[in-house]
Amino acid sequence: MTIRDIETPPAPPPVPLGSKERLVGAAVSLFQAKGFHGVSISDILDATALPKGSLYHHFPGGKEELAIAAVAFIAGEVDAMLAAEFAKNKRAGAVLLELAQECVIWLQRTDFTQTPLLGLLAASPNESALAQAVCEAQKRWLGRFETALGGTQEAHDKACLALASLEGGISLARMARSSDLLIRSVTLAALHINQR
Amino acid sequence: MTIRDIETPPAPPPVPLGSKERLVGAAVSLFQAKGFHGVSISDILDATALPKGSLYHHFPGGKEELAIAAVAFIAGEVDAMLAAEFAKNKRAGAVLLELAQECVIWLQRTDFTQTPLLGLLAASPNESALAQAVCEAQKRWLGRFETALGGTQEAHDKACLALASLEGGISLARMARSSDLLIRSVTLAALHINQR
DNA sequence: TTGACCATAGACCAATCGGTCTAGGCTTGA
DNA sequence: TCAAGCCTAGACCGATTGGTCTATGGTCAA
Repeated sequence: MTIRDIETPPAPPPVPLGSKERLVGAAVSLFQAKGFHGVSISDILDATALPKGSLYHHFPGGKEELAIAAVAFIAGEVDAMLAAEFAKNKRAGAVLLELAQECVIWLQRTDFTQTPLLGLLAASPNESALAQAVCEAQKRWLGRFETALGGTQEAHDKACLALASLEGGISLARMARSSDLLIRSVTLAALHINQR
Repeated sequence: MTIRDIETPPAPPPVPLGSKERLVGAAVSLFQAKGFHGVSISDILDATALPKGSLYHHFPGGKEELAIAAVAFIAGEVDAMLAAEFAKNKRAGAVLLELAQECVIWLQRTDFTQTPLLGLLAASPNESALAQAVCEAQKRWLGRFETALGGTQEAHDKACLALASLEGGISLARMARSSDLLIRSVTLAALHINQR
């Protein structure tokens, strides 16, 4: 059970999307690259080549509502992947490695500018609806691992370690511009999680 | 070897400081609470009750230079603590738990508004001097664990797991407003690091 | 007492922020 | 052909941003 520092596979071809989807897509990329406060409305408009009116038509709540939509998108994608992997009766450690592998690909493809998962959106206004959305997403992911591991107290602990080593590893890897740190920490964590 | 969800001890009494130290102190608190982009110059001036002229006198480089000073301060504090703990011939796992305990106290004392270590400053402009400062601080901490664990490849891996579980655990704990997630993940990681 | 120097003080600046608002298509079903 | 919706388009707004600049204090050596 290993994780390789593979060459980056090519990005999938883009598909034509409606304005709303394009806004969410750009928001996901930008927020994952610079965090909530690091991205301005005009950054998003520049990226999508859409006028301001469109943004506030689809997201009357403005920047925060768009950010929440971005969080929901990410949360859903990851959750779906976890559900699919666990449905194959894979062990939790293997699923963790699979997810980490995906993150490594993402980091490399974006030259370490984009942070997978929700790490950078953790720097959002405290007590805000956005922070709550991030929190709930992480709880869902945590729950996936926890139930897959048996739902016991020990399972809860292991699930915490899984997600923490992943989020922390991503942060370290991004800073150092090397997937190595992420791979190392997650591999060790997976080893420990799998053993009975 | 456990870590308790203790009651928050009272904060130490403040000492009179010069303007420069007060600026760095406020910068540390604010950046740890809201990240680089989430804090404005006037936030810092409000917190210190100093005029703008003072800030740009002590830090001609402006916001980024001040942020770098804040990072250096945090990095030094943590590094000193690590050095002191390892000097007592403690095992790496125990030191990790000690550091985590300190973080838990910090989180509780600030009602989960402030993020210990450098997690939130990871959301800084890519390729900037600030990002590099954060990166080097984390490398120093990583190095402490690595050498304490013997300097082997295995030591490197374990050091990665230690720091990742800590940073990741802090992020999860802050979002969930509960030290539990941090304690769980770090305890498991420490267990795994200590075993031969 | 004087002048040099460090630090404070805050007015001032262009640029940008998030957000509002009105005007104009474009596509519907009637 | 018309009216009603949805969506685009971007001018416009006050507030705030990071940063510059000059004026003024306060201290100390000469």
